[in-house]
Amino acid sequence: MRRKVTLKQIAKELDVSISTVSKSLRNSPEISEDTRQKVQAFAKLYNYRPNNIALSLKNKKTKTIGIIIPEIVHHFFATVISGIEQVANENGYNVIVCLSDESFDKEVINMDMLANGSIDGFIMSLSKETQLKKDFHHIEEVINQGMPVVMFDRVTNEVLCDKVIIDDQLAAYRAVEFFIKSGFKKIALVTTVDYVSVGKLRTDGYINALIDHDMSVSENMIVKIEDIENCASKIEKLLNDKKPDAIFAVNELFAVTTIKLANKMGMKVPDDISVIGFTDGIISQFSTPSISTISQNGIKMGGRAAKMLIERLEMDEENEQYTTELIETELVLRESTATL
Amino acid sequence: MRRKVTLKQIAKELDVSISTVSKSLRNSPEISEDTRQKVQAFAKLYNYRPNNIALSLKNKKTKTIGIIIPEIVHHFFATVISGIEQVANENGYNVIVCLSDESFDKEVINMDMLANGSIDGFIMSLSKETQLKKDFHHIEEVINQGMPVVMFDRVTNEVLCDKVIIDDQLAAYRAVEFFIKSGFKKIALVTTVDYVSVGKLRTDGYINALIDHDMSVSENMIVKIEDIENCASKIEKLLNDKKPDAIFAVNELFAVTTIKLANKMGMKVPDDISVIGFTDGIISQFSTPSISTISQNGIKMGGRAAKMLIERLEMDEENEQYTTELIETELVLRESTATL
DNA sequence: TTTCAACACGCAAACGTTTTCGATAGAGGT
DNA sequence: ACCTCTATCGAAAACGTTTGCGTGTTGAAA
Repeated sequence: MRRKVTLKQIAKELDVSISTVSKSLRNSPEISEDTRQKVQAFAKLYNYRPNNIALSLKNKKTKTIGIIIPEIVHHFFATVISGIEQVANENGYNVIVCLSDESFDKEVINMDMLANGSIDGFIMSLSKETQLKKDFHHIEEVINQGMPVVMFDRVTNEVLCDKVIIDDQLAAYRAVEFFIKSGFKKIALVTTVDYVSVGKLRTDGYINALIDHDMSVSENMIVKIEDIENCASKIEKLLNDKKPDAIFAVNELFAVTTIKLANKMGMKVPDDISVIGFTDGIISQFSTPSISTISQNGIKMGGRAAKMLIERLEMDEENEQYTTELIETELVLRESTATL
Repeated sequence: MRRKVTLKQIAKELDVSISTVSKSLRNSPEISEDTRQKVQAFAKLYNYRPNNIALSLKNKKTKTIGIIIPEIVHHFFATVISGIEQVANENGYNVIVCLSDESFDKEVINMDMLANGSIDGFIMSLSKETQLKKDFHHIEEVINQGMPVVMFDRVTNEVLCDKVIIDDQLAAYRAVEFFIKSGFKKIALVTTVDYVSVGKLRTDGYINALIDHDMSVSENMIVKIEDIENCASKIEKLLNDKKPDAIFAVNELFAVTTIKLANKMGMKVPDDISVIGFTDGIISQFSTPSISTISQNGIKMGGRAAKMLIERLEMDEENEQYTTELIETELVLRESTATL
């Protein structure tokens, strides 16, 4: 087993100083052609590679981005990571991923772990618990220490930093407006509890669309789901009692669950009831019927977040000007929506 | 902005030496109660945390695991990462994720990037291109440098290291056996091209099950798919020409695609044709009908891989004894299989 | 022969830790 | 007064780099 070779070992072997070796490898004109050749040949032979940790310590830069997200077994978050990774790689950065599991404590612990020099900056999406507690001290702490943070999707106004989001409210508005213009009259909403920021925004979009088109908003047409595991009764009640002709669901899990329940109750999608979901994931594409949905491009979102972070990292002057970028969404029509 | 405080700064501020500060914080009995208190109070006030990079350099350990997988927007790989992350975290390790995008070159580049001190060991699954080229020099290189590697799922016999896999062949055998015992006579296979190791193994399982039960194996009942984008014609031909009553697909994408095509051709699943897939992902759970499948527990797989790697890392003696762990699979029956 | 520039290279600091090995001083004993 | 021991602390090395600056050698010009 041949352990990794260091400058010191090369220096000893060639009977020159460490600095001579280093300069030779970096093609410094200070070193004679002869020695340079010799050192480079030797280094190549022994497959010398500078130690990254030593470089990080010296340069005070790790060329590593920390990602903190609630979960990874989730199509949207996976695409975001993919987008981040791609841009990061193009710029010579690595990504280190931590999962909060929707837990505030784990989010704090993970940020603490990474904030001690392991990374140059964060890209993160808030856990549900953090959004519920509205406690952002851990985030402000790292920002105060001069470590840039970019938040995406689940963000908060209470901390100043770069953000990249979609216009959740507008996207929901457009979906509901599509229903209205298609002639649907009884449009229901399946959404999350209000403390989930994106859920709230999408709910607002639903409500505004109805109001703007002079349609009544009824609490009975809105189902707020806390726990996906046992939400069936609530949705069944909605379908039974209110007989909606269209349903807007704020994520694809809610959408597919609603469709399955409707099927079970003998309603046909889209013949009896139309459905639009949110997030263009695997489920929407492959379920039967395939689900019309608002597509939020996770790859693009991750890419933008990475770009913003890297630009801030490689900027020389500190810039207190934070921006929030909007990623366009698109209404993708599939089989779950009928045209009346 | 308050930058991170170092031992040196604390030492200067308190007018003691760096070593005194370090020892105080680690509660060394060498230091008087007085000074210890003073230093600890100061450190707490300024929220001192040891710099991870410096520790890594000194200890020659980064407490970081490198993961290299073909893609992340993929339910199975995402669950594996999740499993790794969990075990890693419990043991104080971080994970840094690189994607090969099924490309040999990217796999090599990524391993090179991480092998220079950034991580303590690898957990990886081979890219398709690597499996095709059968070139594993990059992997053997890092192993030779004393960096442990654990391979999962897509492995190769050509490199000696710890591995964690499922018994692909046996699992496929069991699925096909289930079809046979249920009374199906015309059992078809939708699989990958042979160079994908797991695809080949599952194909073997299919063939062996048929042979062992005295059923004929026909090339015409086997469709090998190279590119998922344009595989429709091949599958349609199979359905049309051979009229199978049962289909075993080696992944869930093939399974759902087959079901969709069957539906389009007027066949009902499971009434006219039964389907079993592989990998218990989102698609299998949420498509209509839900798909019977062989469940391979990614969380458990990732967890085991992480456990193997960490144990090897924290072992003092070097051990040349490599093991291959098998993760149990399970046949999950859902709506896509009929009982005759 | 003296002087001086150019060339080629080494020294040492710095990044932030931990840890080994002294060093100093005071207390206590003879 | 001298020795020893203990308590408390500091100096320095080490991890692997990079880089500014100092230094020695050489050859040529004066």
